[in-house]
Amino acid sequence: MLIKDVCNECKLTKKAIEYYEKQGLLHPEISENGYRKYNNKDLAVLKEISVLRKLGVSIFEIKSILKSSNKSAALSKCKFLMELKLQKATAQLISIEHLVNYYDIDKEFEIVQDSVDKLFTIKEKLIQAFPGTYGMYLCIHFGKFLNEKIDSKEKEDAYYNIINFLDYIDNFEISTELESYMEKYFSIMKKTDMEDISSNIIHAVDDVQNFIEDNRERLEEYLKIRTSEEWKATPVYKIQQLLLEFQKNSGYYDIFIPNLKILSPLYYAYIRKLEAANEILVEKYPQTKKMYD
Amino acid sequence: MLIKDVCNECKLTKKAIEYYEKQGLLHPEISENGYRKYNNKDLAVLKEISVLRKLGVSIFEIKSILKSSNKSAALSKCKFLMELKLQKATAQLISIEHLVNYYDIDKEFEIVQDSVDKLFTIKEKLIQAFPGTYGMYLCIHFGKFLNEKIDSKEKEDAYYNIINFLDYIDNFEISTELESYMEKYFSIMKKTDMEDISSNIIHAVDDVQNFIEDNRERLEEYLKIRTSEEWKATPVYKIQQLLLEFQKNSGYYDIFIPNLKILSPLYYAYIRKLEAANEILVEKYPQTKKMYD
DNA sequence: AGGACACTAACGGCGCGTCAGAGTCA
DNA sequence: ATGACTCTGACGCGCCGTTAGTGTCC
Repeated sequence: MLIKDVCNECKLTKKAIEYYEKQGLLHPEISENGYRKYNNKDLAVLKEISVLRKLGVSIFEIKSILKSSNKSAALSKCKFLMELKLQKATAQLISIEHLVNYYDIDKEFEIVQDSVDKLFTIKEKLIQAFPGTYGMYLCIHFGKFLNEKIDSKEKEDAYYNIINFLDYIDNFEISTELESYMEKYFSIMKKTDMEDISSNIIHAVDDVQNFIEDNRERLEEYLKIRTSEEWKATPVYKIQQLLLEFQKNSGYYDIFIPNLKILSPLYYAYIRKLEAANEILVEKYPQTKKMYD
Repeated sequence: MLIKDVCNECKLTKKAIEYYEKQGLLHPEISENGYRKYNNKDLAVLKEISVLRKLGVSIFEIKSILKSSNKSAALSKCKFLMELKLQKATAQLISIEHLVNYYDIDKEFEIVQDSVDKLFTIKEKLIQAFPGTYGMYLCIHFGKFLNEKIDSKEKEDAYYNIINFLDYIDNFEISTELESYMEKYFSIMKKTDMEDISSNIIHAVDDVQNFIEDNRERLEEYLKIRTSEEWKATPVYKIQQLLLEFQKNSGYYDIFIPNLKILSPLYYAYIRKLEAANEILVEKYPQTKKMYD
């Protein structure tokens, strides 16, 4: 099939198709006269690109989706990004409404700093900075701690420390090993799965006693697996190790976490609970102690 | 004040400020050594730009807001654009959710064409094509007629005719007279005002008999004004004349309206009602006949 | 032979970010 | 003299649109 027909089929322009080819998204056969011949596979790819572009997915993301073995999960990250964008746009619209009702720039200036700018950049950079969908997980897990107002000098400093840290991380060398493990085992998780995990953790931390009692059987089963020797052969263990290493090397524990504690009192409270919860757990199940060594 | 301090004050980068100057948004004094000196007025302008940019307002729109005598009304147009963008983003997100749940490109391809692409481009182009806030008014007035599904070949043709017409209009020479009148008298209307006017018209058309009876006094008052000789000296009359001329010359009545009738059965029904309503009105108040001559 | 196709290549546009190189001030 | 600051200017990015010029098929 020649390009004109492809344009009609896929609702794309010539220029767009040329561009996608230049970006390496497809490689149509080129005849002797220089004309491109698109086969069914090319058509399917172009149709996929066409849909995804119209849904606002970037070429970069489309690349990873096309390569991915689990397209739904790969798209899930885009969905999350879109939701963020939507939230931001909603916040912007609210401010515009303020101004339409009463055009007071100085007043809105203060609001915009906090509600539009600061609240979103951390999340955006989190997603950017961490490999694969891990940034998204952090975003979900730390979500509510990142919505607090920055109402003191210390918090502002903490904010900028985190921003700088994330910019730094973004250029950080990730071991290709971690990256490939991520792609292989982490990318099959959708956003909803992550939310479940996160809320389970928070729920467990919130009330360890009850959690232990309610889930005694499953917990003991889980601990048996986690402390077994076979566990160390699983890819999940491997990922955990690699992630731990990455976080230690990157300054996650030295910069990100301490500053998040300052930025968010809510997070500080959560961490204290987490530590207390951990103590109780270790007391009941001493074997958990060396789990994180 | 030198640039560094201005950056801190207004939360802008040097490059951004340079860019705004190059775009002609401000003209700071330049000292002998070539350094720029920003005064309070420059600061205020930059702060305004800073806020508006963070709210997603484009430089182009900011230009017109800065010049405008009624900033709230000027912003109202941006608000409308943002709402459109938000609606589009919402529609996109819904489609992404479909795909995350079940990745079927062919199925989504059809949906995307209608719900994301076609539904919004007409409105976007309407706003673009017509001068000032008039496009926005048309958008509001024709709003619900532009949300219908394109489910036949004829409608699709009508759709493309309208799109082409709007692209053509966009490059159409507008008399500077109309433009300046628009800026002066139409720009003070906010979106909510337009909505009121539009819904009043639709309501009146929907049930002329009752409308005439309910508003007899106001109507007769209005008709007295509209048919008086003094009326022809008012700027509103002038605008109406210029707009009418513009619409006649541009093909509004020859292309846009007929195709809209095809595209939207709802609009067709509305027009028939409008004609009937007009007949009744003319019957009761013969003087209205020459009102639109 | 004419018109509808195809190709390549260069430049534009938004809103700046990112160097590079050179001058200025305290 | 040093460092913090200023200037100008060129290039880059994402995603193509827009000419412009040339070649190919029917």
